[in-house]
Amino acid sequence: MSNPTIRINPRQEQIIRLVRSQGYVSNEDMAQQFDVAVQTIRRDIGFLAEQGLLTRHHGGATPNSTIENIAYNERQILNLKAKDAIGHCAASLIPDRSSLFINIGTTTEAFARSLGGHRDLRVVTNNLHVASLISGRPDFRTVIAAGELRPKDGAILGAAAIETLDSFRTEFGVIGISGIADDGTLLDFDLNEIQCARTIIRNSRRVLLLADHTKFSRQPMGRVGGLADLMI
Amino acid sequence: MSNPTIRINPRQEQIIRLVRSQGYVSNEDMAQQFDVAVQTIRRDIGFLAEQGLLTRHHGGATPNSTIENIAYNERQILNLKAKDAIGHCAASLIPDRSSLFINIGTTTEAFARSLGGHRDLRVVTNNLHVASLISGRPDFRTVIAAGELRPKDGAILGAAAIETLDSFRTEFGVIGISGIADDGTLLDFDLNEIQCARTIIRNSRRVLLLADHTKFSRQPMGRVGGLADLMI
DNA sequence: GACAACACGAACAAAAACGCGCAATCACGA
DNA sequence: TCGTGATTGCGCGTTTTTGTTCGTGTTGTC
Repeated sequence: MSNPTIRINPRQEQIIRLVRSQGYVSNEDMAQQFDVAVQTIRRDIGFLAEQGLLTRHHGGATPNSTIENIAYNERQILNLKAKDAIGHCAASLIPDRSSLFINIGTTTEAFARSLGGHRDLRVVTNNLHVASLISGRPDFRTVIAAGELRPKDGAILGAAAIETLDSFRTEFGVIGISGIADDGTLLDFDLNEIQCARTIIRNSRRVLLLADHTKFSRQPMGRVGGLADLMI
Repeated sequence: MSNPTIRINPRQEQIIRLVRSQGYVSNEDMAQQFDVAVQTIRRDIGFLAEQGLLTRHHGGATPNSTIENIAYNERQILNLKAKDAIGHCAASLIPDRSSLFINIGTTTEAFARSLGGHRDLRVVTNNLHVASLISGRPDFRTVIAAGELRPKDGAILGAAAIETLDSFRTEFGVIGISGIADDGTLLDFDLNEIQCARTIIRNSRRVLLLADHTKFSRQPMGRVGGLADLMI
C-alpha cells in the first residue's frame, strides 16, 4: 500500500530549510554543518532534487522557487544586468510599509526581486511572476488582479484586472514600458496593457517608470501618456 | 469506533512531551533518560507513530506538527508520492479542451503538474502556484481569481475571489479538502476556503475531490458539504 | 585546447538501527 | 500460592544508513 512513514529524515528537512533561507549552500558546508560525509549530503541532495524540493548544482544546491527559475531559465531576459540595476535602484526609493502597484514587464520583475530587504509592503499587481516572487513573504500584503493570464509573460489583463486595479490607491506605481518616443510620449504595443498602465498611473500618488536604454529605440504605436503624467 | 481505553503509559506520555519540546530526540537518548532498553523505546515510538502522535525516523523521532502549524513548504513534502499518484489519476479523467476550476491545496497542485500532456484546457483557479505551473502553456486559457494572497500557501481568497469564481461555469471542479468525517462530511479549517470550495462546487458540472488517506484522520470544524453534493 | 583541481556516481564495507522470538519480570486477582 | 497476561530486556539475523575508495566527468585557468 502507501507507505505511512515518509522517507524524509530530520537532516534532509534541515537541508531544505537551510537552502531555502541561504539561497545557495555548498555540499561541503552542509557536510560540515551536519557533521556527516560529503557523500551523505550528496545522497540527500540527490533524493530531495528527485522529489522536486530543491535544485541540484555542481557543488551544492539552490532552492526551487519555481517561478524565479522559470523566469531565468525558460524566458529570454535581455539586459538582465541593467534591469537588475534599475530594479535595485528603484527599490531603494521605496520605504518600508509603503503601498505600491507593480505592473507587468521583466524590468518590474527585477524590481520585485530587489524587494527582499523591505518589510510590510502592500503590493497590488497584475503580474503573475511578481506575485509569485513575493508570495512567500508573510509580512507583505499582496493583492493579485483578476483575469486571463497571458502565457508569454504572466500578465493579467482585461476588464476584470482593471477593475481590481481601480479599487486601490497606492503611494507608488511601478511600471515598465515598451517604448519612449523622443518627445517623451510613453508607448506600448497592446491596448490592454495600455489601459492597465493608465489605471495604475491614475491611482498612484507617484509613478516610477522603469526603462532601460533599449526602450528609446523602439516605437510601438499605442500611447500610454506623456512623461508629464508621471509628475508628482 | 473510538476505543474507550487507549493504553498510553506515563513513559509514552513523557516521550511525546519530550519530543514536542526538543524537536528531535534519538532513541538512545530517550533510553538513557528513562532508564530502559532502547528496544522498549522503539516499541513506544512505533506505537505512538501508529497513533499519529509523532513521526518516526531512523534513530529517533520528531514531533508531528499539527495541521495548522505545518508550513507550506513542509506540507508540500507530506505524502508526495501519494499526492502525485492522485494528481496523475485525476488528470487522466480530464479530456482535452475541457474547462475546469482548480482550488487551493498541495494535492491540487500535484494535479496541475500532471496536466502536462493535456491540450487546450480552460482553467480558472484561485491558487497562485497552480497558475504559475500552467502559466507558460500557450494553448491553455488560464483565469486567475482576484484578491489577497495568503503567503503560506499561495491561496487567493475573499469576496473578490469568489466573485471571479462565480462568473464562470465549468465542466470540472477539482478541489482538495482538509478533512473528511466518517459520515462523508467534507471539512475545512477556514471559512474563506469553505466559501471558495462551495462556489466551485456550485459552478461545476462534475467535481473531483482529491484527498489522500491522511484526510480521514483530521477533523477540522468547518463544514463544506457532504459527499452527496459531489454526485454528478 | 590542455591541464589541474575539484566534484560526481558506483561499489563495497562498516556501523548503526531495526524487527522478531523468547525468556525473565512484574502486576494482579483467584 | 499460583496462574495469567502484559511489559520489558536480550540475542541474533536482517535492513538501513553512512563512510571510503576509486574511476569518470565537470569546471576553471592558463
